[in-house]
Amino acid sequence: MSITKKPVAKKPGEATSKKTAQPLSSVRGMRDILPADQHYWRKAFEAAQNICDSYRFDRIETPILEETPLFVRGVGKQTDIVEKEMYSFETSGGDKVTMRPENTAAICRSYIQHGMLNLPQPVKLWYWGSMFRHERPQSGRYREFWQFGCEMLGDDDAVVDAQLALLAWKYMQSLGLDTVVHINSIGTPESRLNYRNALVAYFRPKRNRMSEDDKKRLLKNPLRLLDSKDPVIMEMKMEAPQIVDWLDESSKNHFMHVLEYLDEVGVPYQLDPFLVRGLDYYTRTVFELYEATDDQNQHQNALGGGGRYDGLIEILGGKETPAAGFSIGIDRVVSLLKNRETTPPPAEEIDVFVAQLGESGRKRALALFEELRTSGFKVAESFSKSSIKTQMDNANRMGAKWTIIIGQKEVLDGTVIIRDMDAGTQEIVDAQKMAQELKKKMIQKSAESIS
RNA sequence: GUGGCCAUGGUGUAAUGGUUAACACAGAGGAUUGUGGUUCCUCUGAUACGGGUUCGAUUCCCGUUGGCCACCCCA
Repeated sequence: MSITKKPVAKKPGEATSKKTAQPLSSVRGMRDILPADQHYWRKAFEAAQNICDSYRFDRIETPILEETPLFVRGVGKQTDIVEKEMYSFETSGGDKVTMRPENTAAICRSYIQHGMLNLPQPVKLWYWGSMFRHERPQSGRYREFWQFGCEMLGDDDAVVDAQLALLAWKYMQSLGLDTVVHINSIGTPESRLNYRNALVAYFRPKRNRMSEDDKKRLLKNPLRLLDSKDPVIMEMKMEAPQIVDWLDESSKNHFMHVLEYLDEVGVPYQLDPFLVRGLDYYTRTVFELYEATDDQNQHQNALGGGGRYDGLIEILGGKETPAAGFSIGIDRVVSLLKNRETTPPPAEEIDVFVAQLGESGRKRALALFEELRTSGFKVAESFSKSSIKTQMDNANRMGAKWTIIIGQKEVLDGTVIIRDMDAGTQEIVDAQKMAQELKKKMIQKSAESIS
């Protein structure tokens, strides 16, 4: 809603600049999703909705704000997310809250809070929403970013893990994106602890060749050494112990089953013995989705990831409940969709444009527009313009097939002009018969275009 | 948090240590005040911010902010 000011000629010597307010821009790392991009976002959303409907997942929405301890306990105190990336603050009422950096912990909270353990298990939920992490923005990384995700709570069967990976992969397929699932198992917290010790034992003697950063990681979170891109570490890694060899029997079995199920449904996967994820809650299966490409450099940005988190619900104060899930980075998906499509999306088709002349014409036009809209036409207008030229120009640019013209004369006669925009011909019809006449013309036109 | 590159209208690009910062697209208006596509005309609109060097800075230097990219980490 804006009031257009008539341009006023400036007189010489007149003060030209009142101080204009500093223009504001969006907060760092957060961006507008503009109309021009909505096409892709809608595609991504509808694909998610469709696939979740067909796999019988129910949508859930949780608040953006949660109590800070939810993430501290859920995601893990030692993780980078909690240590330095959360948007946390205290409300005027003294509550410590955080803008969700991810959604799994919140969904578990909701599961507990609403007694979903009384529903048939597993409970299958999906979500779509934005998450917040205070990181330095870069390619494919924003401080507000959108995730689509699925969670299956209340079942520990390997088939659940496989179904989730399948669903995530199918989602990408449905958008025309070829992906590969990188998968690994990190076992139980105990087996992970043993593995961790083995890793430390392996890397410690080589410490003097490591960067400061990596030395720190060796102390704090040795598993993270595994996805270091430092060539020195990459080389050391070749000989490093692999977690598969430290898994307990039951985790090993579980993992084997997951892989068998994936084979069965033809999901392309790649075993990645060094895949560990950055959130503390994962147990057993972990996986990430990458674009299937030969380009090695592509591997910095996962399109999505997930896994099993059997301990999380209990950590959050619920009964011991196994669960698994994944999330997909929609910003990254959309960026792939965009740069894959070479031709811009077609503009929405317009059937009829309503043009008006004079005040009485404009009044009638408003009503005609409503009539056409409610009888199912795709209608457009530029009621705020009074020049017929400008209106015709707009009608043309919007690609309207017909234009209804209503001026003073037509109002008096009870008629409207229907102009065929392709042919440039027009005829006067009874205003009562406008809709019906247009329908006829539409049918004619579509018949012509078929033959 | 660290590093590299960068910053001119809404967008994409020019130019310059010295009058009024140019062009294209987009936007607004117009070329017989009742008719679109082509064409033509007019208008709107920019040197990110703050210091410094200089007679003079949009141009050179420093700082800040922001952007892009990489690291870290993740989606």
